[in-house]
Order: sequence, then C-alpha cells, then structure tokens
Amino acid sequence: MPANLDDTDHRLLELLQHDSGRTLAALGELVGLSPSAVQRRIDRYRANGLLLREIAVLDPSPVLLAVCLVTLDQESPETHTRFREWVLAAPEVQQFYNVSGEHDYVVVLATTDMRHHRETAERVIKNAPHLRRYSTMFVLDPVRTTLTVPTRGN
Amino acid sequence: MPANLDDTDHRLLELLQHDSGRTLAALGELVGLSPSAVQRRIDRYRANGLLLREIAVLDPSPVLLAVCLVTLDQESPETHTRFREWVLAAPEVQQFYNVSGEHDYVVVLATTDMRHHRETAERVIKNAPHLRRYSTMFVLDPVRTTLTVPTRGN
DNA sequence: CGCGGGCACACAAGATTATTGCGCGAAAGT
DNA sequence: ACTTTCGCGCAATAATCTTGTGTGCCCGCG
Repeated sequence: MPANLDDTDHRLLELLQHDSGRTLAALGELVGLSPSAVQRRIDRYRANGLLLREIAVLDPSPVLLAVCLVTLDQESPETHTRFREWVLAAPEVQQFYNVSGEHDYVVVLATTDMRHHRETAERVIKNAPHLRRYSTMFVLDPVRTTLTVPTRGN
Repeated sequence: MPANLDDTDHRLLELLQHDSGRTLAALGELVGLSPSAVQRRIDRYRANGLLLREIAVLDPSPVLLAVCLVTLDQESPETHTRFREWVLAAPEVQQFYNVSGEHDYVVVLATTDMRHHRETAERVIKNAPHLRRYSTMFVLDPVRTTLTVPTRGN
C-alpha cells in the first residue's frame, strides 16, 4: 500500500472498488477533479501495483459455493508448494488462502451443483498431495461477496 | 443462471470475470463477434441480473484478512436478521456467508493491521447480537482471491 | 410448402469517452 | 531568491461506445 495516498486517492479507490464502470468524468465529479486528473491517478495505481485488474461480478446465488477448511499432513515448504500448485490448477477454486491456526488453508470452491461439487472436491482437495483432513461448509446464502480492502492505514 | 446461454456467452462471461477492462472490439476478436454484438450480449447479462457490477481489484497483500467462523446462540429468523444487519453495517466486512454445518456464518474481515483488526472484530463480531462463539483464522497469504463463478450447468 | 415474425448479426454513422500534449501554478529543493 | 518537480485543467484528437438499419436465419403457423 503506497504511503503517499491523499484523501482523494482513498475516495477514488473506494469508488473504484465498488463500481469500476463509471466514466472518468463521473468519477471526477464525485471527487472534485477533472477527468484527465482522475485518469492519471488511476494510471498511477496500476503502475505501482496497487490496482491489479477490473473484473465483472456475476450473481453468485445460482452457484454452489463451498468453504473448505484444509489441514496438511506435514509442515514444510515442499508440501505447501505441491499442495498449492495442485489446488491452483483447478478453475473451480474461487478463493484460496493460507491461514493461521488449526487449519492450513481455506479454499472456496464454486461449482454449478452438488454433483459438480462432489467431483470437484474429490479431484481438487481429497486427491491433493499431502492432505491430512478437510471439512466443508456449504454456503446457504452469499450475504456479501466483495473483494474490497481498506486503503487508509497508519 | 439463464438457461439459454450459448457457448459464446459462456466464453464472454469467463473473459469478463477475469478482465472487464477489455474493449468491446478486443472481446469481439476473442469470441468472433462484432463489437456491437458483444455489447448487446453484455447488456442482456445486466438486464437479466446475471452481471451485477464491475469492480476494481486492489492488491490484497498489504491488508490483514481474517476468516471468522461464527456460531449464533439460537436458531430463529429473528436472530439471523439481527445478526446480519449488525454485521452488514461494517464496511470492513469483505465477505459474509451463511453456511451449513457446525458454524452459522463465515465472515471475512479486511483491515489495515492487527490493531484495526482487534477493534473491528470486537465491534462487528464480539459485540454482535446473538453471538455464541467465534474463531478467527488470519490469512498468511491470499493465494487466489477472485469472485469467478461457473456458468455452464446442466 | 410458403409466409410472417422474431431474433441476432454486421456495418456505419453519430455521440460519448478516453487519451495526450500544453501551459500554468504550487510546492519542494537548492 | 531561483530552479525543478509535480499535478492540475483545458483543449484537441483518437478511440470507443451506442444506436439505427438492413440482412439472413430460424421457427411456428396456416
């Protein structure tokens, strides 16, 4: 997170994280800059690696999401590397976090139905190298699904 | 998920979920359509509720993500409604899922550092109505963070 | 079977937006 | 003080989006 973001930067990043489809002119109206100044700031966010990409968000409600808590059978860089490569090869892996605590990873699988989930969970997780155990929580309702992060720090 | 998506729709939605910054002409090149045909399809996805919005994705690595597993003290529509409203009021709540199994909710908090996390977790979760217990897993490495969903179903 | 309607397409024209260069002022550095 | 750097708005140009039109294809109906 670059240390030199001013208040306008924070507001722009907030707006962009919620809706990146606005025109530069509309954004400029909201933060008090001209369209070209807005664009230059956005270019800077991209150039310094802060803004990674823009994505279209589809309605998650027809999809079967499953949050899987995964524990590996041993702790070493090699086991983690192999496990990650295995899991990352699957496009159904929507999210994948290495976490602290009694589990090693949280994996969110996005599939079209229960049959697809079972096939996916077996291929991606159950058959993964170095798996010790895993548990699955099915998402009954995706109440909020965003990727927003705070930009204001110390 | 609309039942009448053809192969070109699936490919477009896949491309858009990964990168919504391409021009209509670039997308059309990739799927074999003119720019205006691409646009009409995208308009249809928006009109039928499949495409919700476009967002900018920031680099999550400077941020402290915490995956919280939450269990409520009783099971009723009222407790769930009150809990949800409480949690949804917090902008630090990046993701919020109602799940099956021994926990009721998975909540992903996005904060700038540990102090911010502690303050947030106390306000948003510990002080939430109807909380029975919760546990937290800190994200050591956000290996993959997307919101992509599959569009091909039965 | 032919016909009409609906649908999706490409193309083209016009509208809108993005991009870029320029001059200016403010802030920082010497 | 002067110089340099940086970010700005403005304006011109280029690129992209939007929309209307004509065409072809498909389907259902008489």
